[in-house]
Amino acid sequence: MPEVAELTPAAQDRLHTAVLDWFDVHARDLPWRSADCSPWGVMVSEIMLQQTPVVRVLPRWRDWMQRWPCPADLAEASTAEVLTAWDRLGYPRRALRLQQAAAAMVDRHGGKVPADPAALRALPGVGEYTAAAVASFAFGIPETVVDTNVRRVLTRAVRGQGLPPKTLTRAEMRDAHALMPADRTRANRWNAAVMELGALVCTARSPRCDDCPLLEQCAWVSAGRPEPEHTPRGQDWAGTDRQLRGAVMAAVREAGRVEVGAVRQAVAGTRRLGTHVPDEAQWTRCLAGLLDDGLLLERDGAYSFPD
DNA sequence: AATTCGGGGTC
DNA sequence: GACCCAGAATT
Repeated sequence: MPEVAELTPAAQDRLHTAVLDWFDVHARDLPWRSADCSPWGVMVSEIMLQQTPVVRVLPRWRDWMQRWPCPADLAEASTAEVLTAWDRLGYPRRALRLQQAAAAMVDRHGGKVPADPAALRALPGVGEYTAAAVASFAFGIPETVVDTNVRRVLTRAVRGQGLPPKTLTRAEMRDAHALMPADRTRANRWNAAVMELGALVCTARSPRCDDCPLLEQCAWVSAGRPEPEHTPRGQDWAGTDRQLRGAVMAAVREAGRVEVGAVRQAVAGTRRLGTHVPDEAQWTRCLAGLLDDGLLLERDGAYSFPD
């Protein structure tokens, strides 16, 4: 099983040059990559982009940055405003955590996004990936950035397999770290470039190998593009708690306030459940969960977004 | 290591 | 319809 340790320095440099040169030409012109984008703008983008495609983030990010240009602005907003602005990006707990992170930055970091990866990692909603990404993209600190795109590119190009393991392994992190260019500026650009390659060319389902700068170096291609050993199980959706929770949130977002006794009708009106009819246990479970998560408030016999 | 947590475009 | 997406937190 090929590993990075087996790549000669010359082979690694060839890898770097191919991807970086490709990035020079094909990088998308995204607003959070602009030279005048603030660290806060980068951080907001990284949170919004968690499990969410770029095209859906773009409009929400623009509105968000215009409304709350720095962490202190978001920290002062009401939860209702924040959840409304989050709109349909999904996983709305991210919005709550982003606001909590903003408050923490006001408290502990003078209202600014910290550059220290450990300080970033300590913020709500910021995991290993996001901490590394903000440090690298916003502050030029060459942390090893490993997201789903990087994992896929390295799994194919270096290890010669079709898809990465289900969960991020130490071996993957070790390989990604070993592959970081020594030069600081180059390393930061490498982080963005590999992600971009995974997003635009080395995609999960139909990779466009003909357009890939690594075609002649790719271990997966030279192995005949073998099928992945494990086909990842897709997430169920119809009938899940996630679907019902989302439908409840949509009903409250659209109406502002929903009588407790009218929740079922209001949610049905959003037409987000398809043919699914939740049973009483699921209604109870989901509503209690939303209240417990702080995504919903029950007051005067009605549900609304928290103040 | 496995689950939970949205939502919609795309194949 | 299944699949995938710049993951994090919890168990």
